[in-house]
Amino acid sequence: MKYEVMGNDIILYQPDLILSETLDCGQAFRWELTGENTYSGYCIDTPLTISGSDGRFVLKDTSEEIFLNVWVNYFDLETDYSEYKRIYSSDETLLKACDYSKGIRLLKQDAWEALVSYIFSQHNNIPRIKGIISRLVSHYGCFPTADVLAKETPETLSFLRSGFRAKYVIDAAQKVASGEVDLEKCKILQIDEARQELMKIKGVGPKVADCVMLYGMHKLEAFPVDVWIKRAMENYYPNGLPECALGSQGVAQLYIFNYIRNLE
DNA sequence: TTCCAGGCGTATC
DNA sequence: GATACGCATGGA
Repeated sequence: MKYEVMGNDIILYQPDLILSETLDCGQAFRWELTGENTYSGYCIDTPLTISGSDGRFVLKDTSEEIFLNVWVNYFDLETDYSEYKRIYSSDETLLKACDYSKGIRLLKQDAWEALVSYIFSQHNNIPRIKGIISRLVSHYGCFPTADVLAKETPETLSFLRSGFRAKYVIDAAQKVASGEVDLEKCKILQIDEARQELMKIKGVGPKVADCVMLYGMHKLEAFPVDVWIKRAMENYYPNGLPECALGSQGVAQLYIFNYIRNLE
């Protein structure tokens, strides 16, 4: 990882990153395009404006400490994504998908934030998911903790206009706040056990559970199957994923998802 | 207007 | 265990 401090900014050199592909591909819902090659957003409550292209990026008004403690992890900067692309190149479809989106990285989001976000994602579209989360954060002035949301009711959350999903988020908050569902434990558990634990929450099924494990816990074996991936599997991989994707299905899923979603 | 959206709970068989 | 169906809301 190569970077330098320049005043209040961090200059990051990262060949395997394209901001639009990584921040606007449906894995995170808190980033907005605020200028040319510029995105502003949050990791929980830490704000950032990042801009750049062609391997050189500026992280505005941050510190080296925050960069090292938050953003290196969030952007998974210690991982060499060219290695994933090299491994996947033995499969024809994955090769095309990686070639189509050379700058995708798997973000390491907060588990609780991912849980809330993906509960809101069900039977919903990305602009609306972003709107709901934006109203959530601006209402509380921060991303609300499980303790805070556990005290709400569907009526008090009506300002979110999140429809039937409000009661699911409240159930998630109550179970996390009480310890009935332990997100920290899920991070350590084997994937099948963690999935069972997460699915104790109303409104969390296999798809949302796998999204939480992939995007919020960086479990690379997680493989969220939505309508797009289901279609891709039927078309390209009727006999299952190729050998080269085993062990990092979640990363492969990102490339495939972005590829097929933009084909039509 | 009608259709659909990164699913899931519930009822029914 | 498999298979329909409803669900709140808003954008296209």
